Amino acid sequence: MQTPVRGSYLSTFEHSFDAKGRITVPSDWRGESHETNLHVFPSKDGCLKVYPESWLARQIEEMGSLSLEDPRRKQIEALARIAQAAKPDPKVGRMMVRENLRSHAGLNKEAVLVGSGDHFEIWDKKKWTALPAQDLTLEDAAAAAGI
Amino acid sequence: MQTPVRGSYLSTFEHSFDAKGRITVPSDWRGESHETNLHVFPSKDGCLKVYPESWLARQIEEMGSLSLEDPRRKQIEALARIAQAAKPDPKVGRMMVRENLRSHAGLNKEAVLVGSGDHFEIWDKKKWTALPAQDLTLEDAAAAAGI
DNA sequence: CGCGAAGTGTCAAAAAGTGTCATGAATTGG
DNA sequence: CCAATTCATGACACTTTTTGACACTTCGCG
Repeated sequence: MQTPVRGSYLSTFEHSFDAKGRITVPSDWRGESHETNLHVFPSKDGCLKVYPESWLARQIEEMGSLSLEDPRRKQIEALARIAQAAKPDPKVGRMMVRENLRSHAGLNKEAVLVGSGDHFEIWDKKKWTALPAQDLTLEDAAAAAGI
Repeated sequence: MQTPVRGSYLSTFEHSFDAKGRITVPSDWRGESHETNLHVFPSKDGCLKVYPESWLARQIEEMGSLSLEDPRRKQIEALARIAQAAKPDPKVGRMMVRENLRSHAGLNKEAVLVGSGDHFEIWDKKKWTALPAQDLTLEDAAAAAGI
């Protein structure tokens, strides 16, 4: 049997960071169907990428069987050191993002949360609106998706 | 913040050694989900590597099945020779690192604790920041591993 | 024994992080 | 169109964490 797809991350939201560096995870991405424990990574694109915990956990479990010199182990170690664990608080669903990650992504108060299927992305609003893909029409997007 | 993946060491922290050579283990790496007994090893990379006690125990167990001349056995014997046991004190979570190990890694007051999945590393801050690949991203880390 | 070195335990203050309430905006359902 | 509900967010109280300071213990040595 196959593991069912846990909740997926769809649509796009604009939320804001509070004074302590927390941001509300959209309620669509919380609750029964979604994992509560998340990992935040800096992305090459200048945003943050947020994956459910199970994604990295799988990799780390594998480490036990890898030798100390295995290049694959080195890769997983690299993932571990840049990952930040985060869990939205149960009452209002805010998650905390550390300063070093926020500054990597140039995040100020206004942010955009972008659903990307198995993960979501956090963009600074300015950066996001400056992206060329921003003015994709629904038709263009549909064409790109081949539907 | 709390610790999602059972017993794994994630993210990177800057902490400092006190006058007696103790350093605070990040609270994320203490508590229920993590082992309290640790082993410190000098690494040839010029840092210290800290593993939970069970890791070395597993290695030693492995020795049982190795012949006396097996080079792998020699490696484990070497590990046992250089290991220092350490246990963060329960009140504030500081662990003591012996002078010979601190000087091996060129450790002064300012240190960086680097989560590496099944273990963590302790680097002198100067050395750490001088290393290349400071702004490693998810894509860099994941690429070579084919994730 | 008394001394010093080395290691350990504890306190308290500041900083950092977390929980919760209340408001107002937005959405849903008659 | 109004009432009921849900959601995001500012504000603020509360807790936890890190760290310097210092007292205390242990051990070896003359």
